[in-house]
Amino acid sequence: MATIKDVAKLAKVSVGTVSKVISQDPTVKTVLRERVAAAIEELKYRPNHMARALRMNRLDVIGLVVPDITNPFFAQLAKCIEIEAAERHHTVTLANSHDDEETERRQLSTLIDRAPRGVIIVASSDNGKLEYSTDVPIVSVDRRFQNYPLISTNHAEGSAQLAKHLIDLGHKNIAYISGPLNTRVGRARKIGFEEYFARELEGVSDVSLSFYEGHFDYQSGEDIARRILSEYPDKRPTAIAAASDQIAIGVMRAARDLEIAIPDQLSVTGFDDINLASLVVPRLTTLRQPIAEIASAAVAAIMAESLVFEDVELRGDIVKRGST
Amino acid sequence: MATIKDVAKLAKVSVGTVSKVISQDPTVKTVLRERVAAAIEELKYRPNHMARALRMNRLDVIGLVVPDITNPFFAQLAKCIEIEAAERHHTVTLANSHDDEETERRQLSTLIDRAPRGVIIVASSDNGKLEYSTDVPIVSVDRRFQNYPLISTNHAEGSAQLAKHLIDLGHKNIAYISGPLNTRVGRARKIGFEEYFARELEGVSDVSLSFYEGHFDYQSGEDIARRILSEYPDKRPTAIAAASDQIAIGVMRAARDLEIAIPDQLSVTGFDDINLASLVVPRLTTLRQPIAEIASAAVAAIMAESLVFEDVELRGDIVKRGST
DNA sequence: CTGAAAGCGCTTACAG
DNA sequence: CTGAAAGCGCTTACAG
Repeated sequence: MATIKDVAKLAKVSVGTVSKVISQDPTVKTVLRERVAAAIEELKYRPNHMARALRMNRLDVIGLVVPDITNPFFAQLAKCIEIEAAERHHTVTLANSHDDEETERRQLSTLIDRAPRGVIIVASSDNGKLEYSTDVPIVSVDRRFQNYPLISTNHAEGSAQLAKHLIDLGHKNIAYISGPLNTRVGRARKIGFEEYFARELEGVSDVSLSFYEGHFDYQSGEDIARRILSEYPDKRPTAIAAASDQIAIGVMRAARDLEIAIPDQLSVTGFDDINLASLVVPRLTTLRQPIAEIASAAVAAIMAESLVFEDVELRGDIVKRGST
Repeated sequence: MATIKDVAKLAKVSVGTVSKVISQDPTVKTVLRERVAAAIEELKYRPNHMARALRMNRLDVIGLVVPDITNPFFAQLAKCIEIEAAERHHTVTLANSHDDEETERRQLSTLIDRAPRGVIIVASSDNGKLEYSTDVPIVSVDRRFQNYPLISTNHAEGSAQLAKHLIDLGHKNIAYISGPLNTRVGRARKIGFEEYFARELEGVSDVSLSFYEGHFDYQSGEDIARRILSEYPDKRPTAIAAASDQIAIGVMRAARDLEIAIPDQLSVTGFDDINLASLVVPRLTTLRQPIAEIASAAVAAIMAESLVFEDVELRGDIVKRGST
């Protein structure tokens, strides 16, 4: 493998000059620049990233830690981040925290030890902690890590869009299955839904609302829906809003088992717009999280040299499909 | 950040000695070892990976390139590889080729430039090429890249298991929807299926078999199944074996639209056992690819210093569920 | 068994 | 505008 020295020798310049033409330093005269470029070409020279990283104390890598890459939402996020990173000639290192605080802490340390340009993290819980201070920029996405800046969808506003949709459809008896209420996301989505009614209907209305707490997975959607739908057959809700697509898909399974037709007898909404949402029958009405924008904002935040960013909330859009 | 020099000074030894205790060199006397350990602890010293990488010309990173991390099979694979890598104190760098040869080539070069310990690649097509030679170990997984060693499921044998299952169930009229036959995987799965019949039934039987070529996605499963199921209503197949779960799920959608009951009027099988396979109604009978084993073998192959591995084929297991 | 020193391949003040 | 040189933080022959 050719080194910068070989290039310098061939181009009859110093290594400093070669380094400068590589980093596009404009003070290099055109003659030299061209000689160097030719030498690089001839030797098929490729800079050594480790040497540069050692010198600059910064690798062109973005660390990404997610609870579980197998979750379609995070996979989509990882893909978008990788694309953004590649545009800036950065590479992404992936770590899964498996929703475990201890693992998350370890993964984060491991990544930071590698002196990445920055790390993007989707927290696995609300009380993760980094064990030591660092100057590598950290931004949280979707779920806040510690007190690092957060880039996320405006969950409350998204829920409100869904609530409005259900009201516009004329539903009077609506159940909401939330995510875990000890998570910020779980709370934000629920509150947005709840407050829409408080605000728009000012309490004086014939709409009845009931709330159930679950986890963000298929199983709890199925279990809770089965309970809701079979308990009071006479005054069963005509719409169930779920705090995630996975919950919503669980709800749809329960409805199918109980032979309740969607959307005729029951409307269902989700949240996220994972791929599966449009593969299920009927296709799921949901709130699309602006993943590409989130990824883009996260990478930009890390690349900006400023270490102080504000939180950013991005607006999601409702996608109306067959389930409502 | 403390460096090895600080540790050496505090422990009153040379940096060489510190380096040796870190790398567990047994020639260091216990007294010194303990003094060094104490100093490391006190200073909260963490080795600089870049410096080490520069010196050793090898970073403790495994590169992974997949066509699309959003594909549940690859996400699962990435997760398993990450776990295996972490056990060996390695980190994984993810790249998506987006099923594009040019992007794949670029991603691979980028990864290799970073001097990883090795790279694991799921080829996006059968004719990818690496533009220059390298001494970083490369192993292909699932779909072979160039002529690098391949670790994969024994597709043909897996297909045979599925074929046997269908025969055991008494099906006499079976359709097989293959993946693209210009891919090795597509061919291997189809041939395994086909040959099971040739071998077991020796041609003398009343089983009729028909083949259709598709892509490994939902859409082609749905389209082809619709054609198969509506063309000859009188002698329509009683079983459709699909070359992937995604195809199979497309088939199930088509069947539902045509009001053909699964499994009563039609049995369906897939291949892969992605998460979705057990979330669909009815749950899909399929062949589970041994992903964890594949990941483990791939990482082991890279870590083994030997640059010559053989291909390895791992056996998958049939998972019988409600769709048959 | 331990230490002094060279060197991995870069970048960046500094001098000219 | 260009070059010579120091130094980033390690590892590893080599001498003792």
